Amino acid sequence: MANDNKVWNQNDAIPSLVQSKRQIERYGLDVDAQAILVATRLLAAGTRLGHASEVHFARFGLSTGRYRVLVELEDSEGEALPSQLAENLGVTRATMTGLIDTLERDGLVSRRTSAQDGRQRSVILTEEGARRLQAMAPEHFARLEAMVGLLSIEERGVFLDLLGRVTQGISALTDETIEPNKPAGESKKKQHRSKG
Amino acid sequence: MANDNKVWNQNDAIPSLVQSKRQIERYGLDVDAQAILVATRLLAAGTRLGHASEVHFARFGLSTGRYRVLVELEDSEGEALPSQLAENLGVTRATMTGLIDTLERDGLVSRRTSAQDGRQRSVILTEEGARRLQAMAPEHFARLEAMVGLLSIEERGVFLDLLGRVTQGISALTDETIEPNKPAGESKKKQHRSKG
DNA sequence: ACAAATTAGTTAGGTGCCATACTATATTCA
DNA sequence: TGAATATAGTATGGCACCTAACTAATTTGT
Repeated sequence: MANDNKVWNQNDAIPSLVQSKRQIERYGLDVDAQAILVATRLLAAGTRLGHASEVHFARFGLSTGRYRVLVELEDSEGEALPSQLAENLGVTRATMTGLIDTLERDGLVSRRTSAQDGRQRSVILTEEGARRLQAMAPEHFARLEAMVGLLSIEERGVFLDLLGRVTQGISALTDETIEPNKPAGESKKKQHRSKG
Repeated sequence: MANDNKVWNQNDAIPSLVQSKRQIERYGLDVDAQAILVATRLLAAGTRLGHASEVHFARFGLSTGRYRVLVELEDSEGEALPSQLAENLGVTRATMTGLIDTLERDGLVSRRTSAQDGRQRSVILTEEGARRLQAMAPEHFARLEAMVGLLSIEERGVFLDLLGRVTQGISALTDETIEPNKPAGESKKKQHRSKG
């Protein structure tokens, strides 16, 4: 039995400043190595976050997406349209169909054809779905709290601010063209809190 | 032609403090809403980061993983073993096989059977693979730099520090049991969460 | 009224990554 | 020496999410 199951050895895959500098020098580019380091670490963290999230929700028989559907339903008095859910969760309607399929198979939601509009099939949170949410809540939130437990209260506030701006910056990766994203001028950071 | 393809509307799917509080109150839990907000925003950011990264590398005919393989090869003088690559990138050997398959199909790497050990098939960065890396470097690094462009130099340092600790905290999601991660320095945090 | 356009949801097919189980080649040691 | 074991790499099948194309129902325009 070669038990070589690797359970995410978090020591590897953390990019170093040396690596960033080496890459930049190799091609003689004019970019800031520190900025590249931050960006690269961020991407690595994103990968790990996504993976960890799936592992976490799998404990409760869910995936990240399916959990979010259940929560969204709970916040909508137990009923919502697939298109609403897709919109609120930021996934496509096709993806939402798949999420609902699995949730329905597991008995956590059910579908009902609308009387008003024959195209609509609203999604309903079942008793068991609500129970599942309730059952997982203590552990779920305790783990979330533990995740940021290495930050003090004040640091959490700072991190929220910085993360917010970095999150805005993600679009620099997906935009058609590169727009230089200046650091809020010479003054201080502010505004940009679009919604809450 | 209902062109309702959504190209990641970054306004949605950002969790609010109100949502966090509501969820916590619903189940009468004893957790800090601010901490939950940070954790939730972080997970959302992770999802977006992963997605954006794939979009970004797709521009160059690569994926996140395949790009990392090429870079790792470049850092290893153009040759490495699949198991080494898997180890360094933090993916399974099975995943590495798939990554190499695609890279080989695209002519960016080639495989060569080892003379020493018949089980080994080392991976070699081809000329075209090196050219691809060189060609994409300017835009790639410019976009990475732009991603963190909303942060000042000092803020980047702070963010690196906080991100490092939060990244450590990710294991709180994947660990078997919950261990209450306290900020360095504080010896007691009066945390009465005896989940079993 | 009725064809054209829009909308809701689904199906089909693709990518990225993973875990499990397998093949083939060393290595160990009784 | 030869059976048991470990190791390198791969095949298989799964999940999450995507885009594009499709079906069915509703609205719109003349």
